[in-house]
Parts: sequence; structure tokens; C-alpha cells
Amino acid sequence: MNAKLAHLDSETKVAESPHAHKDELRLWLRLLTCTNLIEAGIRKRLAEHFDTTLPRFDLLAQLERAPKGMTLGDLSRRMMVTNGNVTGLVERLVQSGHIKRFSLPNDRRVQIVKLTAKGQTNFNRIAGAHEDWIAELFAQLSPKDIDGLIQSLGKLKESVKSVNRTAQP
Amino acid sequence: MNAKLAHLDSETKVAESPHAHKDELRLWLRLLTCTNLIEAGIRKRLAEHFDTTLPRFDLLAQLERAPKGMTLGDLSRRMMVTNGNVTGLVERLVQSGHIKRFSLPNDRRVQIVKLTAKGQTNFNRIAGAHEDWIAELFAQLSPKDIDGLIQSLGKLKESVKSVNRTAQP
DNA sequence: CGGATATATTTTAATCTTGAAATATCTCCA
DNA sequence: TGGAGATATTTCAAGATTAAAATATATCCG
Repeated sequence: MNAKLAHLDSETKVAESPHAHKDELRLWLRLLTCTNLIEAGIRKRLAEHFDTTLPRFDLLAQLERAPKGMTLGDLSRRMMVTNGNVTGLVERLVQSGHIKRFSLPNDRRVQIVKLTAKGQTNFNRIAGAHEDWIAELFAQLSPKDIDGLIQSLGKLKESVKSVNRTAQP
Repeated sequence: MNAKLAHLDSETKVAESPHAHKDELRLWLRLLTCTNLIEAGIRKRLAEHFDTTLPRFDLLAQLERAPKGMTLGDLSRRMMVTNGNVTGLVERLVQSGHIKRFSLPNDRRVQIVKLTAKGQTNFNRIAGAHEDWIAELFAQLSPKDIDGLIQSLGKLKESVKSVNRTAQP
């Protein structure tokens, strides 16, 4: 059994006491299930009611909070996806007239994208419904539950970020 | 005001009380951020250490808990993904020798898939590391935080499922 | 100045994912 | 029996996603 662990690399410190983390694993699976269920629900509703997708809505939502526009790099960081992903998404949203590209005279590497009037209108219509769908899905949680979750997930977020900072330079 | 809205359906509520659900929205965004951060961390580690992906690992994990094998339909329900998705995933895992297909003599529509010895060995090696990665990422949460999250997320899961049951037949 | 290095974006190939349509098989019942 | 409807899987087309390599531009510093 120890021989089996002997070849393990960096995480050996945790590997010394295997199978002692059942609660964390259970929590993670539950977290994933909740997120997946909600995401699926939202995705389906976006398709049915507004004929759009979650990544498209997500990108518009980012831009909506940045009236002066954002670079593709900003978008990929904010949305936590790769650059290449944003490239394709932006392409399709420009194509459909929801956003527009601008180049900066002082730095020809960057592209700024902004919502068009059409994009803004479209986003506004969706955003209200989206907020209500979320409230509907969370309806059985009390304000106390909600507050507790916000707090604990805030802690989790910091925990994950601090590990990623040290482990992945 | 709440009493007045209580019997109305969600679409009507949208019109009656827009923008009254900030906390739920904030919670949802935080939930999504946490899940995405953790998923990204796990995905990266799976690629680096074991040259594999999350969906592959996920499928193997499902099969590991079903020594008698599972049908593709079972897999797609358990993994909460579409049938077509499982078809492709299974194809690649059969290809790489981690799982094997079997047909049932009494029902020629269904395909059972099972872990091969290689798949089992491979999964075992990964599962321990995976559990430790999760524990590492959750390290800053106290046992009390963890328990609270498990409870509240359980409630959330039921809330979402009950809404999806009534809203999407 | 000019090259090394850093930053921003795109491209590429592969995988993942979905929803819908197509195919195959089974079950039930008139 | 035979056909209607249910169930299981695959196919298909489009989009989303990643990691890594390629491209383009900027900045820094010797």
C-alpha cells in the first residue's frame, strides 16, 4: 500500500493519508451537481425563450458592465475561458450584430469590443428574465441559507485561488 | 406585496417585480465561479499528471461504481449529459482500451459498457490523486463550513429539481 | 538602435457538448 | 399477428472549449 504511494509526486503530503477526505469529495460532487442542474435549466430557457446560448449571454453581460468596452483578453480573464474561445464567440456575436470591434490607435495588438444598440436591447430583454429564473430555481432557500452560502462560497473561492496561486505559477 | 405575488407564475412575476432578486443572482454567480475555478484546476491537473480529461475520468468513475456495467443511457443520465455525448466518449474510451462494450442477448437495443483491467488500474491511480486535489483546494474550509455547504447545497439541489420537474415535463 | 522578452490575439486540431433527426429494437394490445 | 408507440442508441450539424503553436505588436534595456 505504501509502495503504491511511493511514486506519487508533489502532492505527497496529502497522499500520506489517503481516503481521509470523503466530506470534501462529497461536497465537491454536490457543488458540481447543483451547478450543472442550474446551468442546464438556464441554458434550456435561454434557447427556448430567447434563442440564444449561455456563453453568448455571458459575454454580453460582461460587456454591459463595461460601457467603454473590453479587450478580448479582459473578456477571457473575466469569463475564465481561453483566448481562442473568446475569439470564436466574438466572431459570432459581431456576425449577428450584437457587438462591434474597435482598434486602439496606440496599441495595434488589442481589439476593444462594445455592445451595439441591438446588443444592448437584446441583453436588457434577457437579463430580467434571467434574474427571475435564478430566483425561481433558488426559491426553496431561505434568506439565511442564501447568506450562509454566499459567505461559505466566498471562503471556498479564496481557498481555491490561494492554492492555484501557489501551485500554478 | 409578496402575498400578492405568491400565486402568480414566474413570467408574471418578472413583470410585476423586476430586479428584486439580487442576492440569488449574486449567489449564483459565486457558485458558478467556484465551480469553474475548481473544475479548471482539476482539468489542468488531470492533463498534466495523467494525460486525461475530466469527462473521461467522470465516465470511468461512474463505471467503477457499477461492476456489472452500465448502459449508455444510464451513463448519460448519471453524468447529466446527452446520449450523443456519451456515444462519442465511449467510442474514444473503447478505442484507448479503458472500457469494453457488451451486448445483451435479451435486448439488442442496449449496450453495456464495463471497465477493462486497464481501465480499472488507470482509474485507481487517478482517483486517489483526485481526492487529494479536492481536499487541497478545499483546505481553508472548516469541517463546519463543509457540513453547512453540504446541507445548504442539498436544499438547493432539491429546489432546482422541483422547479425543473414542474416547469419542464 | 536592435534584439530579447513580454503581451494580445488568432489559428489549429482535437475533444466535448447539445438538440434534433434517424435507426433499430422492443412491448403492448386490439 | 401486426402495427402503434415506447425505448436505446447513433448520427448529424453547429457551437463551445481547450492547449499549444503561430503571428503581430509593443516594450525594455544594453
